[in-house]
Amino acid sequence: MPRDLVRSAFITPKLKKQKITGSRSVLHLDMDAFFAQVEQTTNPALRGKPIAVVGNKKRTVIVTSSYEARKHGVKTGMTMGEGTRACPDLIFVPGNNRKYIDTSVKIINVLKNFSPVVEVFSIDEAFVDITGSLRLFGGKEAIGNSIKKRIKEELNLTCSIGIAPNKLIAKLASDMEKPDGLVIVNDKDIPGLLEELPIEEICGIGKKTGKKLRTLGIETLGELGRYPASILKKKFGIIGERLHYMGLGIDESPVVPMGDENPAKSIGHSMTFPTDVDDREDINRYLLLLSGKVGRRARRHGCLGHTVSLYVRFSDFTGIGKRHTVENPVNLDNDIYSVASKILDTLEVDKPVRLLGVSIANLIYNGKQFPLFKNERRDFLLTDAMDNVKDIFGEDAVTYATVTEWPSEAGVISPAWRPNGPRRVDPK
DNA sequence: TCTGGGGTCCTAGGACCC
DNA sequence: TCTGGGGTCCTAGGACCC
Repeated sequence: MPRDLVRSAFITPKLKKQKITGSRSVLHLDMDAFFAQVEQTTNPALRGKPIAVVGNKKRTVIVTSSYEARKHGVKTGMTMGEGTRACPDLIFVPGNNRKYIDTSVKIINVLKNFSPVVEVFSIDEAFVDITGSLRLFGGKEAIGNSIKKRIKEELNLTCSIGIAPNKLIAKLASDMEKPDGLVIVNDKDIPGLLEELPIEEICGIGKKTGKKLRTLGIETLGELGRYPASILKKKFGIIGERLHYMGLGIDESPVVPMGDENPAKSIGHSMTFPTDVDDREDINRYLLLLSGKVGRRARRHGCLGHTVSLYVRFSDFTGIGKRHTVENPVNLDNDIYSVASKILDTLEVDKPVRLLGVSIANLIYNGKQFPLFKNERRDFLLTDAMDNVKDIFGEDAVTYATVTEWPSEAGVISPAWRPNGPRRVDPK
């Protein structure tokens, strides 16, 4: 479960109790300014220039920028205006999702040549357990260099690689000599490495936690490791224990190979509208479409959700989320929509709406089950027919009559995208 | 040319049950 | 007939990651 890594798969106390079979070698690969680099590789006119990859919509944000742009202070998350102010020569390039996905798959295939244990962390990051491959390929450095060489030769892209005894340190290491870096950290180097490193450098400590730790007088990971674990536990709960291990550079979480990931726990879709919407009919149309996006993906994964969530963001950027759990789990567009719509009815919408998000959670994986009751079959069969048309002719081939417009879907792919998605559980 | 989108996990309080 | 206590489910919201 790659996303898990964010908080809990790093340093899982439970796993610590499992038998530990000797020292591991974990490799972390991180593509350098991935989307931007792909654009520069495929369009020579962009090479050496400050560029920023953005969505192809009115309301968008910088998803990635080239190193030339970063030098001027361009950062992920900036608006186009902010980007231009930071770097007047900044070139905006609309993202090309197909290209990034294809490239990502090729990168993963390169990695699979070196070990079967490849965990895809995001569209441009992966972990590889190379413990069993060291002898075959001549050691850590040789493997790191071979992977870099192949990605350069086959895709003309550079990446940064970290190799360490665990995922936590491997990820840290890959970030140390970006771009085009290769950093190997051995067990004995870990304490020295962490001693002076600011706490926010480690994956799992963000702005808020970093600030909280600083109020305790903890600035570096070395200090975090020495700080009494009992106090951390008191202040941070379960996370406190993990923080302690982070400070020590301990992480027993395994590299989870593709196909072994846990099934998804929630499926959602949200969108910011080209302009704020205040007409309830319009809102309902978007709600149906979002419900359809969610339902389609849920059906593909063979799951249904007991809980439907709705998130509304208003024009002033305030927002409210509400969830509702139903007795019979849903994955049909209309069923999701009707729950979401009922939730919306309970909300006070007194400002124009900027974004709507629909998601389902509390998933059960049942595969496709034909409804028992006649009145449920119509919707089931209709949805199934629409799915089949979409399978053949594409996602936009068929939609509902009430839906008159749908903003062009040219947003940049989420960097958290993964090629295999949640594991499909076969119906019994 | 004001602020994208997709996730996971954790917490805290309330409802409800035994 | 001055309010025990454990367990589970649900909801809202926060933090973090890419």
